[in-house]
Amino acid sequence: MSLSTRYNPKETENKWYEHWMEKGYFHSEPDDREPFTVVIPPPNVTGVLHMGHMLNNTIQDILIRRARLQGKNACWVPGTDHASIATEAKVVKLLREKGLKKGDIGREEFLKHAFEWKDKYGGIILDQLKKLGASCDWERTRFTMEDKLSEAVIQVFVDLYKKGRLYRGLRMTNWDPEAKTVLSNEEVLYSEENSQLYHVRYQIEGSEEYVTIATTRPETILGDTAIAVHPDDDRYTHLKGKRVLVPLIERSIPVIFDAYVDMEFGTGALKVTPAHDMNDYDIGQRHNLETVDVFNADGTMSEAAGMFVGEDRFVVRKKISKALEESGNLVEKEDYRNKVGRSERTNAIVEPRLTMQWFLDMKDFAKTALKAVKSGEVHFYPEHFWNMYYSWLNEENIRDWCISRQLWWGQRIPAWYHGDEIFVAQTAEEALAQAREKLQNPDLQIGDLQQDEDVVDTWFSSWLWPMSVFDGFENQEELKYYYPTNVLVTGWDIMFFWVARMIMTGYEYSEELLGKELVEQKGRMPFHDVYFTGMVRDNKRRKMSKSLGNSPDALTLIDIYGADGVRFGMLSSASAGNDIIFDAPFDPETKAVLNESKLCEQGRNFCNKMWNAMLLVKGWDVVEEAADAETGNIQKLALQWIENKFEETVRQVEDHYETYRLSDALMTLYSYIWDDFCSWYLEMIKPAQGAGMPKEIYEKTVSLFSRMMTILHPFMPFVTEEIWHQLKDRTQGEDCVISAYPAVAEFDAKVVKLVDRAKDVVRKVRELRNSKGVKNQERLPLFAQKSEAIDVFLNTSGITSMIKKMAGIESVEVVEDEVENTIAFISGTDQFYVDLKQEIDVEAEREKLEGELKYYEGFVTSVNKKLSNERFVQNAPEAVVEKERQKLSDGEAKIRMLKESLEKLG
RNA sequence: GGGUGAUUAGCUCAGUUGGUUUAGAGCGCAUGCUUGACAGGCAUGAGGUCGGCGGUUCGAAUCCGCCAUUACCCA
Repeated sequence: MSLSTRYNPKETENKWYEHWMEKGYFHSEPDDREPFTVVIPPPNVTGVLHMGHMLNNTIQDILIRRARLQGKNACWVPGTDHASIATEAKVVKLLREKGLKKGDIGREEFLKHAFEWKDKYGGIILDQLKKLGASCDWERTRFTMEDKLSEAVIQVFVDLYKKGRLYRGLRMTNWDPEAKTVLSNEEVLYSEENSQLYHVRYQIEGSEEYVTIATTRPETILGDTAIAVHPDDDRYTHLKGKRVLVPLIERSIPVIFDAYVDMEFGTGALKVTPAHDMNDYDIGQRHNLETVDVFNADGTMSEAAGMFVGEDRFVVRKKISKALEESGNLVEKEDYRNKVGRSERTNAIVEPRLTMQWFLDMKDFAKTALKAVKSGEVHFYPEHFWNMYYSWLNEENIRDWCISRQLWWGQRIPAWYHGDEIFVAQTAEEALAQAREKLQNPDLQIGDLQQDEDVVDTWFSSWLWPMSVFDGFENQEELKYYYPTNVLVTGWDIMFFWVARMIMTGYEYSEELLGKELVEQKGRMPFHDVYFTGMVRDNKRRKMSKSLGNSPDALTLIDIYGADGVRFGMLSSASAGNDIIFDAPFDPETKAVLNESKLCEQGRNFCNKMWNAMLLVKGWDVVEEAADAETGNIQKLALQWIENKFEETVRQVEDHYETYRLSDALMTLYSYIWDDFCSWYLEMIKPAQGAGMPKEIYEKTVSLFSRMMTILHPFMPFVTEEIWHQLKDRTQGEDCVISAYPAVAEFDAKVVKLVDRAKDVVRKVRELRNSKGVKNQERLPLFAQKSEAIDVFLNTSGITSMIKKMAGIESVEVVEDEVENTIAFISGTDQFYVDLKQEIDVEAEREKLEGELKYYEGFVTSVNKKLSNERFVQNAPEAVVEKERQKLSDGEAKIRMLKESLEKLG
């Protein structure tokens, strides 16, 4: 069967993924082996695969596949989260298209629709991950809204309430008028936007005098309950005890004095609307101001506004501006830029609103979470993310977490109300029992209690993820084995939403669930390491997102370059924590992003390179002995070299993994395979036309090739599996995905150096050939200046033959003196002359030699400067000084050789 | 306004506690190759006073300070 010279990912990827699945390689059950556990950052059910997912999941897959190859019990738990707001918004929209309204169909019916929607679309992203090659244990796929995980959420809610860490309170919250729910601080995104600053005058009661204030939100004037000025502001001291009239509605409100006011801003007078501004609310609290809420939940004006009732806040802004103008109270209107907060999910402008919500007291949790990282029990990669983490969790900045959401899609808050009494319990029955006892009323019925209408924030379920995916709150059988997980791979943008909070629950519950003895032995942390990935950005450094349309389509990229190619492309530019500028080009005319990538192309080409190397090896006829001794010697030398170099590479790759330098690990393998193995090793051992390959060399080459595939497998799983099988017949179940990962071993650095030295001679000859236009086919005589070292070097078995073969040399001769009409070159500290079989351009040669001489003279001068410095010789480590001495003598030797050559040129 | 990172070749990035011959890779570029695996290839090469200024040190791309540019986080 003849194979194509092009590697075809489409033919292999599905085949191998199915094979792996059939064999159940990705499934994990607790056993005697050391576990290696990773839980996926659950993507949104509403999501489709994007570049961020690709990066993040490729990294997880690399870590998990390597662990599997190392013989650990690798378990990667996949799943999705229910994404309250985003999903509810989608479902509401879908229903609207069907002519249905959420409010009309009721909670239960709505949830039925939502689950239907989730069943239909919620798994798309997981299927896409399979295309990428993700080796998740799909039998373990979890969903944050499934029954068991929801039970855990309720259990934790009840527990925290009992512990006194949850409370309900009336607070200023971020309100999303579109989703009609409260948002946590983290769900509000602030950005500078163009707006206008309205200067409005308020008449002082009982006088013709006015006070002018500046506001960006004139519609809130209707909710003003005071005007505030700074106590030290001389301009306003005369207003003490005075009142002013709110324009249009003529409400009389007091002038108050509060140091919060910025005297420099505007006129130094501030309108106070406690119901609609966080700071105003605080001022209101201090001065016992009335709170007038002029908005409805959907952002329209409420009855309390007294004007424009039922009209949208932004329509009203325009109308009120006009009304103010007409009444002569609009002093000025200027263009202005200010920070506007928008809902992360709906993009609606967030309205500060006073609402009754559930909060989690974060003080102790934050301390625990800080300690976990500070103590090193949880390790961040890269470490500098500690700063960001600290700034959020430290005592001054930490805020209580608002966990209730005015939605239906989520776990309903297990709190039942009877008048002012609150009963928190796992079930309605338990709540009823509590109520009967507390109220001393045995006749009380469930119907007499009112369950909280709200659900908890989605993150209130995901913070349990590392425990709940193993059903840890129900029984601890699996948790005992898999907890703590090894590493969490996630973007730094959800460090607060998720990472910190998982650490909190990890420390809060691991001991309760697993017992003191076990956690003291294994640790309380949910994961040992956190690998923060960067954001994937476009070439203008904008975060890639669907809304910007600047992200190439992930699946299309896989289609074009193959999953391995894309994995290579993603990773080769991804050092830990740094953002990735993904090089997808834009169409200059349409400005649309193109599904192209040079980096992925490089990955695809790499697959092709390996594929062709495999074809070459497979194509050799295997014979007992090499055709001639010279060839045999080169092959033995080459094999020794490449095997030792392999061990060196394994060592380097291992070091890179230790510190999560995955792209370095990949590049190390890339250059080993492409440069060392393909460009040098295969060329060195390649038999002459028609000659066969000795059995020993052949088998060792295939064995090495196989090991290369294993060590590369975590990065590029499909092509490595395919080549692994193409290389030789394998027994049933002998697959690359579960082969033995090369262990770090000793290697002979001398052999590696020896061949590297010969390679340098070859390269120098090639360079001369190239610059003088000598054809490759032309076989040239080479001479080496006699020295003890050169004799040893050239007499080493295989070296001379290798130089001859690789550089197109017909003979190598050791000489005492320079040979006429040759060009000299230096390799290391050895002098060579090559006969290019052409007249030498003496002038050009002299120029070149003089250039080199100048370089080495400069070099020697700088080394000399160091060595003649007493303090250097005294203070620097002996090894460093010794190295400098070596540099000096090498440099001097080169200068000598160059000078001799110049003299001979005449 | 407070903080964190980045600034190294035309582009995208490495450079692992300061010392591996006065800086590496990939892409791009240039020159030459219809080389019995591969043009998605081979060989060779040209590109950098490591953002600027000052400091610490025997020695700085690497540590410190200031400045500039840029991205992000928090208000």
